[in-house]
Amino acid sequence: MLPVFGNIPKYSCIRDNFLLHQFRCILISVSKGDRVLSWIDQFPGLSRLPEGIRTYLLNESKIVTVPANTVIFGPGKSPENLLLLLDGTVRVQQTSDTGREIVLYRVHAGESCVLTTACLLAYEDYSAEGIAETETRAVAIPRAVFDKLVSDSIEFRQFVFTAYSKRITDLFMVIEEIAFQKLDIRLAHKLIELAAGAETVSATHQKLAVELGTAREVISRQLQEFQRRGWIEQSRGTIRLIEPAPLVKLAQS
Amino acid sequence: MLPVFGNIPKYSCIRDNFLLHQFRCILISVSKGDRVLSWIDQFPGLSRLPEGIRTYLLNESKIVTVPANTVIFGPGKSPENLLLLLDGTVRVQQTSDTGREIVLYRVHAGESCVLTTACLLAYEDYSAEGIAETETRAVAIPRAVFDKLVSDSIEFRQFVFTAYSKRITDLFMVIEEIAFQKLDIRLAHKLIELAAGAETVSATHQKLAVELGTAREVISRQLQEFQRRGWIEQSRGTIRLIEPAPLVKLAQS
DNA sequence: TGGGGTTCAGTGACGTTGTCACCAAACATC
DNA sequence: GATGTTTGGTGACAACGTCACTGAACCCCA
Repeated sequence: MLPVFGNIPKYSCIRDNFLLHQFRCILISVSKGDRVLSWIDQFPGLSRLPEGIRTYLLNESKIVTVPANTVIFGPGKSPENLLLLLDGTVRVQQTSDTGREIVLYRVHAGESCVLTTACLLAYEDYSAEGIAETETRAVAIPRAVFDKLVSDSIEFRQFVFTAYSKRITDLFMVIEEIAFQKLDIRLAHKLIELAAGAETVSATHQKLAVELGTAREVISRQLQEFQRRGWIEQSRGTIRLIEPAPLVKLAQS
Repeated sequence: MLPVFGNIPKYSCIRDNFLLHQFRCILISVSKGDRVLSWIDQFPGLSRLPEGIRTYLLNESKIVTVPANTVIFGPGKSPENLLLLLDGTVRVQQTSDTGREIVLYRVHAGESCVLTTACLLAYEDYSAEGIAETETRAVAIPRAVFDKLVSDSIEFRQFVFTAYSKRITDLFMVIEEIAFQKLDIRLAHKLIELAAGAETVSATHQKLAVELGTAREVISRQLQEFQRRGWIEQSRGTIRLIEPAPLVKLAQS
């Protein structure tokens, strides 16, 4: 957590039952050469901002923290700020009329919720919603500041459009996967991804179903098949990958 | 077609076997009040550009025409220009490794291929490709001009981000449809859309399958069911909607 | 004008995925 | 330990995807 001096103003918040603490961003006096170190250095795309822009951005943005499971934006809750994540992850997902859900993409630390800027500068409502998966710390850039930065800095424009590019590519991949990939491959892929090198994955079958936009029963059946082959072991809420190799192989095919 | 004076320079082109005719954009001397009429007025989002920006845009952009079935951009063929469509439509679709295809969205006259700007300013390759469905006339805005316009004009920024918003919303809808909607509903919807008020749809079963990201046989079976119910009549390459009402009802459910 | 190639559509069998109704085990709470 | 909730298991069936194959409609050109 960055050091904060003085009183911490509390604002009303994203969802009525959550408190969003907003801190005015404060420069930390750690010099690196002739430059001040700040959160900006956590974003490679922003590191080359000229000094004036850099200062403007630092002065006009705030650092916010939200608790886990906060709905950051969603239908009827269009975001007022562009968020750059410092810690935590945001899950962006969509819910259908019938109640089924699918995860579209995740925003990790060092990335931006840039797709929201589209509706931030335009007026359309998102049908998707963004949820903080863990306690999340982020830089909030107000609409007007974002607009000015896009106007004034070619580096910032590059940053924004590069982020767009990545997200849109992600969406294309999601479409390709749900339309064309077989479920066993997608599930193997997701297990490897969620394990992130570790041996166990903490997730219920229902959660995995939402990740892949399918039904719980389908996940249960497929995991039983993996178990029957001796690749995984299951217990309530967790899956142990005891033979990752064939899973990896399946995920790549 | 806009009047063009002098010689028409021919450039090398988008695909080696197609010629892309590029015309320097020429102001048409039709005054409307104290303002010059031009293609800009076909784009509501651009109509409020200030005079200087307007002139810059007119001078620095070109009007291009491409024949039907031209691949405008695709894997390994990143676009050098932002295209604003004056006539025709561009189909953006994606092909999987296994050869199956799906239509992601269409760009119509009066709209822009704005998602390409993401990779235009960034460096990533699109896995999707854009194909002119009919002979297509468009305004081409070079990368550098696009960047300058985004920098200089808040109206242009609004235009760009609004277009982004629409496209991304489209993508979300595509994801929701493939993941959650039943095929009969999607097919009914697509038939109504392609008919556009007319009685007949000219499309092979294969084309419809690509529209919905499914297999031809599935379309054939479903159309047979519609036919059995007396809603449509089929002949090679065309479908007659003889009872649109129940199709519309199905599409809305 | 009629052969020959190509495109388009129809069919049946089968595997995979989605849906529904229901049950049982594991866990949380008091 | 009784109770309610969450999580996972099961079987039947419907919907969709895949494959191999067939025949009809169309095009072209000698």
